[in-house]
Amino acid sequence: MSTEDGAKAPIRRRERGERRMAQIVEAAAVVLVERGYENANTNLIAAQAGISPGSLYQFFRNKEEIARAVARNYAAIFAEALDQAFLIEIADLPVEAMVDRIVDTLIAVNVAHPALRTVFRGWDAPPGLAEAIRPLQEGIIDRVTMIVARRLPGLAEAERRVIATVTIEIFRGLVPLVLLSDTERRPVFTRELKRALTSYIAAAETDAALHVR
Amino acid sequence: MSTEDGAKAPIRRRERGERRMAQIVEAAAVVLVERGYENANTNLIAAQAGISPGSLYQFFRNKEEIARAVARNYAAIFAEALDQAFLIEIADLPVEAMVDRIVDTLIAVNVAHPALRTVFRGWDAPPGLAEAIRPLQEGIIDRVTMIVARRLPGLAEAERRVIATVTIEIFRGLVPLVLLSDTERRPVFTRELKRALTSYIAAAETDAALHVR
DNA sequence: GGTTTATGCGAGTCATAACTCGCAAAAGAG
DNA sequence: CTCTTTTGCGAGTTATGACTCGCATAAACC
Repeated sequence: MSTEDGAKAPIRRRERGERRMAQIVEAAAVVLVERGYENANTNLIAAQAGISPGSLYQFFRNKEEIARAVARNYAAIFAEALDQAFLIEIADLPVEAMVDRIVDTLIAVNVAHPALRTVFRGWDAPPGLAEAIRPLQEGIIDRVTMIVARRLPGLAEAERRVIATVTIEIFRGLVPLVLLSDTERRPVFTRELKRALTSYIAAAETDAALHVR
Repeated sequence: MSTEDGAKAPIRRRERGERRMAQIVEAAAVVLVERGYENANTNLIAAQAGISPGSLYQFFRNKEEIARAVARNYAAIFAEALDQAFLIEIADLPVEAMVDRIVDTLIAVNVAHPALRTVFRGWDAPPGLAEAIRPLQEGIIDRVTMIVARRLPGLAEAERRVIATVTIEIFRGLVPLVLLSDTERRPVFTRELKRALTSYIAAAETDAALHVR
């Protein structure tokens, strides 16, 4: 809401400006990712974008708003990847195949956009920013919960969410291992990531089947 | 080494001083954990310790050295917990019992010292500090690798380390879930944490048994 | 007691970095 | 070709916060 339009002057002509904003966001992402929010300074961002420090403030009210734009940008990229990974019919595949497809898709985005990880993890949060990410995370939990629901109809909703949450956290915990490893180790860790997810889900499913009987 | 004795003036009388240093470290931990390194200021640390800003520098050369002392302090606490959790004979227990004991011990320390998590995870690293933690992490990998070796003698060393690393990362990924949940959900997440570890280790073991034949 | 050394203070210094301001150039709109 | 509005600049302002300095007190050692 506060980011879409200024208070007094609605700023009309936006054609070149939009491009500049994109250019700034891109530059800011580079600087923010490699230095973190607190250690990144606006002069550096301006330099990276090839413009003057003053020009930054033509488009963004302050440093935090720049960071928010970066986060929003990557949130969009990631959301698209999620749409691709979580098609509904995927829940009907056997566990191995399902895990395979989802993991491959999500790893691919992270490889294509290395900044993704840093933006959503190791970032010292400009106070209101962590909460701007929250809805995205909730969305992921919802999707996974729906898949769990489809596979284990007998389970209580609360239990489903627990299983979904744990699955996601296993993934998030192991992703850095995959991304930070060199090209020869990467397939090994990817395989182990899949094994971890598969075995956990399988265990949860057999356990649930036993209890419901 | 550099922290034990100053360069020129070896500072003799240490009785009251040692207590002050401990007091400062304790105060610094509080401030650093709740604000992060960059957002914590030395005046606040001094205030929290109930002393003057100038007095900080009687004992520590700069802000980073204070942070290092905090990290060293918690590293010691954690190392002790590791000694307790990883007794050698634990490798001979069945998987469930082993996971049970290790997880319970480690969760207990983290509950007793909530700052532990923050110090080792969500912390914007004063540049040289991340590497000061590294040896501790290597130590953990070594211990787990040894257990894996005991349980799966037929496996190559490289494979063992991979399995150990993944196991640890699963743990680290799920610990926040346990620690940040309220008292009623905590046992649920603890159970799931154990399930995740148990199923992964079991899967790795059966898989290894098949391949080695 | 007298001397020395660690401890304690807090106002002041200094560097850093977010942000402003006045002014110039360029891009529509008429 | 004017007039308006957006874009662009970069030196200057200002707040913040790490760290110093000169000076007081308290504890050891003689």
